[in-house]
Amino acid sequence: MIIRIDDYSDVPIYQQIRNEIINGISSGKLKPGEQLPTVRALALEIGINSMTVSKAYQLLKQEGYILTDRKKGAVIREMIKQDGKINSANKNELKRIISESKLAGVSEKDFIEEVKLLYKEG
Amino acid sequence: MIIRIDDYSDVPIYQQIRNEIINGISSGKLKPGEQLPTVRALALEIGINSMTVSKAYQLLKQEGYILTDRKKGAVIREMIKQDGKINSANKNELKRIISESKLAGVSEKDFIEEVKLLYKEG
Amino acid sequence: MIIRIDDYSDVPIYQQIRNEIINGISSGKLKPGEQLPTVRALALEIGINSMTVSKAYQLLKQEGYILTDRKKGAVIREMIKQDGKINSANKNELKRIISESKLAGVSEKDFIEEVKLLYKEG
Amino acid sequence: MIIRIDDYSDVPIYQQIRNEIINGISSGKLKPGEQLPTVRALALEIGINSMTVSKAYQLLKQEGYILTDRKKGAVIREMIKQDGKINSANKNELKRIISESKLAGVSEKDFIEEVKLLYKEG
DNA sequence: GTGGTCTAGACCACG
DNA sequence: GTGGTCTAGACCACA
Repeated sequence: MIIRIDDYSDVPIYQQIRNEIINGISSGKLKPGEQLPTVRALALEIGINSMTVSKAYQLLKQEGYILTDRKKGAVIREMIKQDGKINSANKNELKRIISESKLAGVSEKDFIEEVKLLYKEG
Repeated sequence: MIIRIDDYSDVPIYQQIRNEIINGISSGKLKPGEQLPTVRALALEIGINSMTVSKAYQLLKQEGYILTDRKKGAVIREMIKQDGKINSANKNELKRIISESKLAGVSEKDFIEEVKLLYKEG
Repeated sequence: MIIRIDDYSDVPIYQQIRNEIINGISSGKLKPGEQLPTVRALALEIGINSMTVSKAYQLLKQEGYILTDRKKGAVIREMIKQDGKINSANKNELKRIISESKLAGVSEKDFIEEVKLLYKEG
Repeated sequence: MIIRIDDYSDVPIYQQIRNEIINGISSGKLKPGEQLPTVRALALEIGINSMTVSKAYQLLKQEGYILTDRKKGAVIREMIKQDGKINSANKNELKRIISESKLAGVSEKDFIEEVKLLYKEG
């Protein structure tokens, strides 16, 4: 699993790491129980400060995606909390994206096509 | 058209204003040719500095959603540029939202229902 | 000679009027000695304040393009001052335009083609 | 790379900064990947408020000329978007400049010479 | 009246 | 250290 960081993105690096890992889990590239690289290893690999990786892991832990085990380090959680709902922050974002897309002339049909594609991919 | 600001959001105020206005246009609450409140009036109404409103208007202008007229102030553009595509930043966001939603146990069907709802609403 | 005004342009209206008239002279649509509409008539035609038209005429007079005659009103000057040089403000602008065009990948050849075209047109 | 500001110009300071930097890139004085001075440093150097420099940098960023890196500050973009066309605002300006130059007695040949010179210089 | 620009100073998140 | 955001108040050109 390779994590790609865009130094020039407006999204903070620790969030980018978080997003990539969530995407990895969602797409099946990272499996429940699987170990994540250590903070230090990942920091070295990406070439960033380990504080930043640590921040990403803490966020993922707090959100319930991973567990930190004294022996194994960080591992993907077996049972991720599922309530079957789109969380409210994401719903707001989705609303914004749809508003903008509508104004850009994207049809509902095309938008749904894109959603289906992304659901398959990851 | 009421613009609501969340003081505790980490989204900058000028972005929130921008988003609300885009949402208003998309949902039909703001019609092409319609006048927006003046910079000063809106600033007073929301209780923020007028520079912040001005920043929002300039962003909207630059993005092609509104025009500024020396007499009438800011007005919604009649023809908003449409390329029929979801812009790439939004596509990335959508990808992230779908990954997170999948992990939260949201089915593709439910997600699409939500999209359809938002497409109708706004 | 029709003068078109863009209410939404960043260029002040009085400047737009000035530019249109200069363009008219340059392209031959307005001939030396020809009378311009009165301030009031033009203001009415365009649908703007006559102060604005007056400002445009004053500018044109000051720049040596027109003369104001008590009887005939404003007329295009027979002999417009010619020093055969690009004035320094325009040279600066041209420099900026060329810098931007170069970065946009416009070849020198294409740029010169455009110049030739504009020289023919107006 | 020295940035010169004309306090008496009617061109806003942030635009002057933008223009100087674009000119620097176009002429090769600023190379892709090169770091720009920090917002604060440049503000201090020119003797203006840092908000003004920030505004210039944000404009350049939005126009695709630079990127901002959290560590390195602002850097010149490696790949600047090229569509090979003179943008329409610049085309209008060019038209105006040519009209005025024609009336000032500048021959097409001389104008093109100037263009060639500017193309070489910067 | 309008928007646009600028200042001086503050606070913040990020890394 | 960096850029990003925001404020309170000022001045300006335009119409």
